[in-house]
Amino acid sequence: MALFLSTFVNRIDRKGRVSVPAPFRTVIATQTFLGVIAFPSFVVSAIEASGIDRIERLSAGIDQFDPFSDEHDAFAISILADSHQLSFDSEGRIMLPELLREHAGITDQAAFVGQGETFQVWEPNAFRIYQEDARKRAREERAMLRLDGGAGGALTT
Amino acid sequence: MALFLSTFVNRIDRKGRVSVPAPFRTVIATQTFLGVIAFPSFVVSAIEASGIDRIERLSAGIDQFDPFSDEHDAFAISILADSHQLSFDSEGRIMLPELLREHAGITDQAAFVGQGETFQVWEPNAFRIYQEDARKRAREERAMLRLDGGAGGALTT
DNA sequence: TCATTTCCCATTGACGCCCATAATATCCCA
DNA sequence: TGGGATATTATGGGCGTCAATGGGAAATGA
Repeated sequence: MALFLSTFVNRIDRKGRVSVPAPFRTVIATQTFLGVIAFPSFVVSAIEASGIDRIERLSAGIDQFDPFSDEHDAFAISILADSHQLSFDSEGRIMLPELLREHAGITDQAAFVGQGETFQVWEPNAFRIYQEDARKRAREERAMLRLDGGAGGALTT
Repeated sequence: MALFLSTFVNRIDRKGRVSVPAPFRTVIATQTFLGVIAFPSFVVSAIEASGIDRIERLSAGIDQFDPFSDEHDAFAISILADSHQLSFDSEGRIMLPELLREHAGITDQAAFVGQGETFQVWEPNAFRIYQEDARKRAREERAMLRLDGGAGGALTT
């Protein structure tokens, strides 16, 4: 399966539209819904995004909990209920809903950050700062990093 | 299968009608009954809802429960007995029966909350409060969530 | 008869679809 | 290999359609 890689910064026009980077669209092009599923990250000030396939698998994972259990409820409410289905227009753009832009502090530019099976959308400056910090942590902890598949640490250069 | 995703808040007019969000109607459009099946949640102050298909599966006993368990019996009886069949009018609206509105504390607005295979209908403020709590629980329990295929953690960062 | 529901039509504001343009990347062929 | 032709991408704007909402009239029924 193709991966979301690299980072692209695009502008948001006055109608609130923003182009999804063409390489990302290519990854999604094979899926059943031509657009992006997005929800606010519950850890950082960014938007989590992916194609519909990933969410369908996620939903199947949630459904493995008892339908009236605590876990089912917590995940369904905080992921599925917060997800937005953003379809591409004919030029490959999406509209970021107010709520998501607010959560990420996005105003007139958006950074699309590839994360392999998913990607994130950041306010560009916030992402630079976050990335600096991530690099620093990676340097400090590089002794712990292994490449034999066990660690799965992100190799953010 | 298409999923119920996202949250939409719609107004209830003085006749008691409320529009079911268009994306939700699209999910239901393929089913045999053009409308919504709704029953009071016995866990939270909200209305549980879905298309008829889900209820048919529930009633056939091929859902999440062991068909011969007490739970199945109890759930099936209380769900089926309390279910309302709410059909769309020509504009895609439904009428929420007094009993259901009362159970959820709904007066003039209703929040339609996607949960994947099903959705809930909440009084908007009650939902906001509940959602805060659900997010907290999701953060704490996110390690438990797995994708269907058994792949690693679903939630990046 | 009165109350409630169903059908139909009107309004408005948001969104999707279409076209245009500029900048960049890619291709083709002499 | 160079340079012009072509395709693709990101971006902007106009406009028609659809969704959400409201209200009136006909149908239903207690």
